[in-house]
Amino acid sequence: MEKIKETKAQSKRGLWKPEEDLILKNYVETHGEGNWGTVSKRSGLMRGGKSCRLRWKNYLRPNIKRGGMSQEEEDLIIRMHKLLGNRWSLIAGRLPGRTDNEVKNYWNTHLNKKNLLGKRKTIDSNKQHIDNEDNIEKQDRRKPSQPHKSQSIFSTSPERTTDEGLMDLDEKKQQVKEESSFTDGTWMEGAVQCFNYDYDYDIDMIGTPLMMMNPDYSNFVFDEGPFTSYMDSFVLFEAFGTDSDHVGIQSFLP
DNA sequence: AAGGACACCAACCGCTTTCCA
DNA sequence: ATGGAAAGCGGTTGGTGTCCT
Repeated sequence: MEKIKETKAQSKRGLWKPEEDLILKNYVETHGEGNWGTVSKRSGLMRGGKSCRLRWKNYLRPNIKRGGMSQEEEDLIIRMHKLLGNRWSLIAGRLPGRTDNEVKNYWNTHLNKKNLLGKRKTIDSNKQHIDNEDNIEKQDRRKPSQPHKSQSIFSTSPERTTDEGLMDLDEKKQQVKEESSFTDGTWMEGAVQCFNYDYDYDIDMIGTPLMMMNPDYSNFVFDEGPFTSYMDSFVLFEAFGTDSDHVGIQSFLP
């Protein structure tokens, strides 16, 4: 414990200076990545290993892309997030040159507010909804040249009725399809393309079960699904069962 | 011009997972 | 099988710049 305190106290914190970047870059290029704990000692940087690792990973690594996200990247993030939730490293893995930290920040600052704005109102979230709207308005005043490019993705969800349980399956499928459509009218296409996977999906195979796993949330996530850990190497997943109350997902590994 | 409010984003924190002796 | 170190990850914080009043 004392050792930890000592190390923390000795570690320099805050923004990295260009000369520190240079030292770290030279060190890693000479000695390779890894053993970050020893990097600070050997390189002379008074930084913690974690800090060095993060700095390298997020900024100094070759092929890191800096600057604003393109429209394509933004769309991909939205689609991937719809599919994976806050799995930033997985999402970033599909955006060459982008880091999980960057994707996360971009989501939280640019995309999440649009998402919240589009969420349907509930009794408790009413105030939040209004607050978000207010924030967007303020942002618009500040940056009138930046339109909300993807806002329509999240603003099309209809109010969900309380007698939803009585809806027949076809009706439910249609609603699911409408709620999860992207701006271009495709459904899950982006997610499928993300995995370089050309598959003739249909709503029965993928959409309905997924949405039913979390029927109250149009921006669905994979909650604790055992298959999610295979997403990155994912080749095929398939729903089995047609009973709306007992559907599941089965994953197939390569 | 000055100060407050806000957005952005780099960096940090703490927990979890993986690796290895 | 186990424990410690390293790495990975997502959430959060805090500094800085910009805009508004």
